[in-house]
Amino acid sequence: MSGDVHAAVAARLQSADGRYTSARRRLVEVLAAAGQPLTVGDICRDSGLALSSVYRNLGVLEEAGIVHRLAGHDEFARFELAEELVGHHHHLACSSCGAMTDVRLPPDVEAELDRALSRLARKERFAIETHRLDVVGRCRTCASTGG
Amino acid sequence: MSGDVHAAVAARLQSADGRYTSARRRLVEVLAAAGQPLTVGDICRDSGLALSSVYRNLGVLEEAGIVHRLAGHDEFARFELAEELVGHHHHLACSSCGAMTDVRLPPDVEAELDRALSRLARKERFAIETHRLDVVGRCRTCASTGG
DNA sequence: CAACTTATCGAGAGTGAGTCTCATTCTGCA
DNA sequence: TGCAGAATGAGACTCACTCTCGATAAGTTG
Repeated sequence: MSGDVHAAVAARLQSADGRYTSARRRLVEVLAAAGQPLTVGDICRDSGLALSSVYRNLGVLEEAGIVHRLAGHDEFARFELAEELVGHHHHLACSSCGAMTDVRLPPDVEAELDRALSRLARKERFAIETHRLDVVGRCRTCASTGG
Repeated sequence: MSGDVHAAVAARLQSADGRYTSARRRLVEVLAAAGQPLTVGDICRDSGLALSSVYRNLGVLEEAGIVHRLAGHDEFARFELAEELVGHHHHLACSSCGAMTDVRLPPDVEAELDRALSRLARKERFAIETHRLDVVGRCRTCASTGG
């Protein structure tokens, strides 16, 4: 993976008064290698870290704006690198197995959506931070196996 | 509230082999009156039903496609009437207090979004069922109080 | 209406994802 | 090398949510 991400993470952690320890580096590597949101179970397995360390460090990284927690379609929370690091994107969320895949909208559609949401928010006096767009359905695997 | 919703719910429940009992009717009334997704705590308080009954009947109603469970920004699941009953809409989700408010996109924006998502999904061989769009930010109250 | 059948109700026990504790280990510094 | 403060991880704990099961209500049949 690119060293840029590690540098950016180190900088963010430093300004958040945290160390870029080997455990945290491992988490970032696992998340970056996956390229899609992972459950804590996935992260534990891939990183070899203790459950409590995974949760604690994901919390630290989330606090520092490095990872992002998202509620999927199943009972498990999923984690991914923040959009500041990997760019704005959305997800295909399988309603059968819960898997999530990153996707990006064409820039013109994204721009029009942004404009429409800004108008809505202004009317409701709502201070937009970001938006989440999930496409819910059945992933390639589940659709073909009927799982 | 409109009797149409009750009739539609009764029909759906019947074809799902369930009764439209007073407890279930109360749940539908509470959800319809709220006009926004509610937590189980809210629903318990407003309906006066036992916790276990609320969960069980929300499960029955969800199975029958009458209510929809959604994972919010906080630790609580939230429930609302299905879009078939109240129409397609999205949410303003407060990242501070977790509250959610219903909003609707202009039809032309919604249509363009649909087209873009269909194209994406076709490319990924993903079978779209619906999409979820949440606008994340701070609600009027939290923005003004700094809560 | 009584007896029977089947579904629903709800108090309380149980489950498990996620959090917290704390003794140990690591890191940075002088 | 010694010290101070932070990080680690095994395990206890929390609590939203689910399950169990005896009690109760709603149909149904004669």
